[in-house]
Amino acid sequence: MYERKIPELLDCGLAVSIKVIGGKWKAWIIDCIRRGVRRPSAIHKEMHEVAPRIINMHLKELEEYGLIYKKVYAEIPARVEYCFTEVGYSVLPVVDILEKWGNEHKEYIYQHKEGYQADSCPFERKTA
Amino acid sequence: MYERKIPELLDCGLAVSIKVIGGKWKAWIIDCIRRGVRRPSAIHKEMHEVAPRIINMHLKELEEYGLIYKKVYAEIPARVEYCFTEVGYSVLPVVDILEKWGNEHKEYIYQHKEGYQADSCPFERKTA
DNA sequence: AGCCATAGGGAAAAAATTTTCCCTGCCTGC
DNA sequence: GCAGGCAGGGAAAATTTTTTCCCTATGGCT
Repeated sequence: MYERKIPELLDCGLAVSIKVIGGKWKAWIIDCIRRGVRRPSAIHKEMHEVAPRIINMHLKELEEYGLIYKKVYAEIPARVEYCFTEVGYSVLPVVDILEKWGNEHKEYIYQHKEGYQADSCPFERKTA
Repeated sequence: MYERKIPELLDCGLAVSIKVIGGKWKAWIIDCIRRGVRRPSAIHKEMHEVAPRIINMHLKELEEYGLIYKKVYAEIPARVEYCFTEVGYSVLPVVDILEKWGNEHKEYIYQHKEGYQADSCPFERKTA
């Protein structure tokens, strides 16, 4: 296990939210589960560009935070499903809003970054 | 300059949003500017636990994305202020929502992570 | 000449995250 | 036997992000 060297400040709401859904793939995993893709192997197939190991790690993290919980069916072969807790459901609108804002502004951000030079500015410039 | 080895997928709204406000301190910087703390040195003082270098880098990134822009006053000593663009203003409600969600659930997440064991679960357990 | 403030960046170290590789175990089917 | 699917993790490498250290330049003050 990896041990942090610098303590996190989790008393701030912003930090908590970023921590929970800020991982590279966590929001996608949340989206998978929401769409009914609940089994690890199924999620792995959906996100074929991501290594299963990482998805497992993110799933575990989300489980630790209490956003999802694990149902282990006593079937053969082993069958596992991840479902949202109450708090897990409460994060869905937040994910939606992020998704929405990103989609509405991605072209702007793209183009701005393309055309960006240290001395160009969309508004006033070097006020005299 | 650092060059990425793995290209980013910025066609997804979620990725864009996380990229823009997901940095370790970017949301705080945005909050500073919103509260009227617009000069680099002033932001540095507000965020005294963060190295100025990082704040400068984040500011530059936010400027590249077109969320903020730089006003350079021809004064002595040099005077710089960062202000929101239209798109910058549009991200404020998103930040608010993250902050709000985090504050509402941080205790839960805290406690859950504390008491977490691989085989405890707040709901059903190991469905037969 | 010092030292203060302003704004800013290069280089490298440190830390954190992500990724790859390979292993455990169970069972099914061939 | 061997191969496949299932769920999962340890160790180390690779990548990315964050941090520290030190530098640029301007001008004011003593």
